[in-house]
Amino acid sequence: MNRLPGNIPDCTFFFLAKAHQKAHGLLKKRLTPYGLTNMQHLVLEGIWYQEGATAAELGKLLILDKATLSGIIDRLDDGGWIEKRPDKTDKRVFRLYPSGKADTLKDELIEVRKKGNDRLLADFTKEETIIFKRLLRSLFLKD
Amino acid sequence: MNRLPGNIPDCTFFFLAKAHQKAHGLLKKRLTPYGLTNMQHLVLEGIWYQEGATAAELGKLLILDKATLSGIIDRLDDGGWIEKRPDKTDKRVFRLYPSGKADTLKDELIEVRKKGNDRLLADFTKEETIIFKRLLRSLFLKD
DNA sequence: AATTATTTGTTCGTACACAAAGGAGTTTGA
DNA sequence: TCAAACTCCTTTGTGTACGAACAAATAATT
Repeated sequence: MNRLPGNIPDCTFFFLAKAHQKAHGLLKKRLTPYGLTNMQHLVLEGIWYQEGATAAELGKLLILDKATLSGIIDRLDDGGWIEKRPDKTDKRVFRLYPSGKADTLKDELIEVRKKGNDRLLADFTKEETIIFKRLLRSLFLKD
Repeated sequence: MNRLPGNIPDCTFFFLAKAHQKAHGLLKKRLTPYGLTNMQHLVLEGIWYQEGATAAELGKLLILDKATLSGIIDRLDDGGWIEKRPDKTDKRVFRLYPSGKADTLKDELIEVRKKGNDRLLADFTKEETIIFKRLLRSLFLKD
């Protein structure tokens, strides 16, 4: 019988997908109790970071497709995490604000992500962590 | 105005998600002409690697949920890339084989992935590439 | 042999991801 | 000023992901 992942060809697409899968699962476990998905949490942090942002601005900030964002924002709204307020001047646009419920949990939710990060990288040395982040950044920021 | 991704907090979940997003897009562009998705290509390579594998075996090899795999295998079958043959002894199981069409394109399709890999890592030095892969592996193989 | 437990693959429900197309609103430019 | 061009957001369609529940088949226990 084959030792399983050891046999996988040396493919960065695969490694990246699986590392992401693992990280996603780790954070998911910690966010489920709050009734938030990973993406919802990310967008919520984006809104905390830029209160009153439009969907288009968030899309640029978080590198998210607007079609994807549309649904996430809907569900954040349905869950009572955010408020959509129409823009004063531009009728196409609404601006996004965290709800009271969101602000109450803000510090806790951000802490969950930070602790998750630490756990994810727990087996890396400081140097490895720094290199890893640098390489990931340069990958997705390219072009 | 904010410089966009520069403002993102130092979050490995985010970096990993975006690096994966980028890599996925890069490979997707190269596979679309063949009518294959990234996942379909991955599973097809898994089948080449282990002809006659069952869905459960592929799931272990590729670290894929069986529910996810079910749909991918269906579409590979619909597209004429693979054959599902019933197992001789176990009536629950079918075994997966590449089709003639798949074998005809095998070398070319594997080459597409390899070239994609090279392109993805084109800006990394040899040392960076090695470290990067090692860190990704140790991340998803943990536990 | 009969009961129980496990395994295999499917289906369902929810949530991304993104291409493509569409509707409404705003800006531009002749 | 008025139509073309552009922007913002939504909708639709396809394809992952994965937990949960299931039916069918097989294995393990008693």
